Amino acid sequence: MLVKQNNSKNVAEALGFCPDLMSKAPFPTPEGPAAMTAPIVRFAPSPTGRIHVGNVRTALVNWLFAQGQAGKFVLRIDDTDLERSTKESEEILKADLTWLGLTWAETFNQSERFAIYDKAADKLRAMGLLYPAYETAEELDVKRKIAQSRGRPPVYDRAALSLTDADRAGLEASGLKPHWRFKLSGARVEWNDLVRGPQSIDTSSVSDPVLIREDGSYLYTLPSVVDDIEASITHVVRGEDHVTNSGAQIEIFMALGGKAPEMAHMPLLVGADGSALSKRIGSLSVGQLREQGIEAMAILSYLAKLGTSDNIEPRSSVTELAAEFSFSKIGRAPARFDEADLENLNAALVHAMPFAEAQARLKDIDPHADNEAFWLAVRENCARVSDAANWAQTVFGAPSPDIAAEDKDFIAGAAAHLPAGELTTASWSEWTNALKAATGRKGKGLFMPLRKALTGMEHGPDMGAVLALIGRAKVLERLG
RNA sequence: GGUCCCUUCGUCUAUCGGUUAGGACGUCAGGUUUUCAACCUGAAAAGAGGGGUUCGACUCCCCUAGGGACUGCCA
Repeated sequence: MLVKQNNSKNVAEALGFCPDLMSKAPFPTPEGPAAMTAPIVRFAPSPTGRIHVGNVRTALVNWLFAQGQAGKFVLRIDDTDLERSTKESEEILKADLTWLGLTWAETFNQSERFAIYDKAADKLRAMGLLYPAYETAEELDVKRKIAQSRGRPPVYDRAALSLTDADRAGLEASGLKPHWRFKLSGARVEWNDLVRGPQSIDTSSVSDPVLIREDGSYLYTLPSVVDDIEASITHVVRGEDHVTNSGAQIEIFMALGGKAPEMAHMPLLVGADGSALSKRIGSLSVGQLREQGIEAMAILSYLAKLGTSDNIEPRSSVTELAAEFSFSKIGRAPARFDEADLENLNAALVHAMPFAEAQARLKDIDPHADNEAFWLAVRENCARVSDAANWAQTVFGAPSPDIAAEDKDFIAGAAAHLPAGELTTASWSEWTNALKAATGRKGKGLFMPLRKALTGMEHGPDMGAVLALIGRAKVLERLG
């Protein structure tokens, strides 16, 4: 059941009602109102740096929800801040999302839509909901500090609201340019949050949000609402750092569009030690994880399950994760992001990874490693795919044999008992049995000198497979 | 300071007043592999503290403590 979309780029229409989206589904669903219609969600990052795990979780949850409900995932680039946004960051961001497999149905940049925001601002002005204020940043700062020191909440005092036309003319004549604030109703804004339940924000305890800067540029608040309306966004899913914003934004939605989308605010991630993840984890970018050899599905599996009632287990596809996703499984407490857990998940994924999935990277590691028998033999000794490089070196390269003095004669004589012909996975036991009969050696004393002579190491993958992979010629070489 | 949210094994969580408080990851032990890893089996491991309400509280209420978010001309 697809919903008709409002594809219009016409502002007047876009800012009006979207009756198709307002209607309820004919039947209630297990998900409740959230699933009343195919959802349209958006992920709206600012291209100011590399995407980190917190962002990825927001993107992922949006993606999973849309996917699971046969909905649509829109990628909106929030680049209204021309100073900080870069095209390069945008490209990297898209590459990261693509690598993760979080594909989008549509994408657009806010920086191309200023004319549309202008119209929305005009509409708000006409409604008397957007007013000019002339305080400088410094003055506002002082006001806030005074309020705080008196134990009062640092809420904007709305002094600008009582300015007369003459006052404003005077202010502007003196060279001041206004910034523009949205006039909050002062009432309580309520919504039923998909993860937090019933919410109520008292807009009288919040400052009227600045929508337009002194230099005429937009803060994210208004463009976000305008675009959500025009893209027919049905669900806004983001971190709980936005709950207070949502109170104000819902009023803007009502002023411009008549109705706000469903809201879902997820608890934020914290570090492994329980502290805010700001700096340390914030610096944990997808790029870094990827370079460390962490699989996209490890990141996705971990972030999709962390903080939910599902067990944290690897999944092999986003589709699987989407099928298991539900807002009702998400807890309300901040969850700890532990890199060690992510690495464990990654190892589990690698241990069971089919050859086809690893093949491309194996090729880059070593041309010989592009070999299914090799991968199957070594994958369980790898925590990351790149670990296969060490084993490729061991098997196909020239490791220095490790032969203890007391084993010299044994190793020198071992070659003579090597089964004839091409070595197979069965050769190892044939060989060792023959050696046992010939030398009387057994147990560790029999196997370990051979392993060390052939691989230079005391541990590693099963020798049956390794022996066959090394091949007759090299085996003889390594035995001296 | 104010507003909002949160608190069960080390970690993620189940429990919607009556359970030996369950599972998963991790940890430890055993098995298996005559290596390591992997795998299998088993074990240890929790209701932040204090008050209520109740026949009975992890569950409901209050206080305290601790943690998180917001309180920007950031997003």
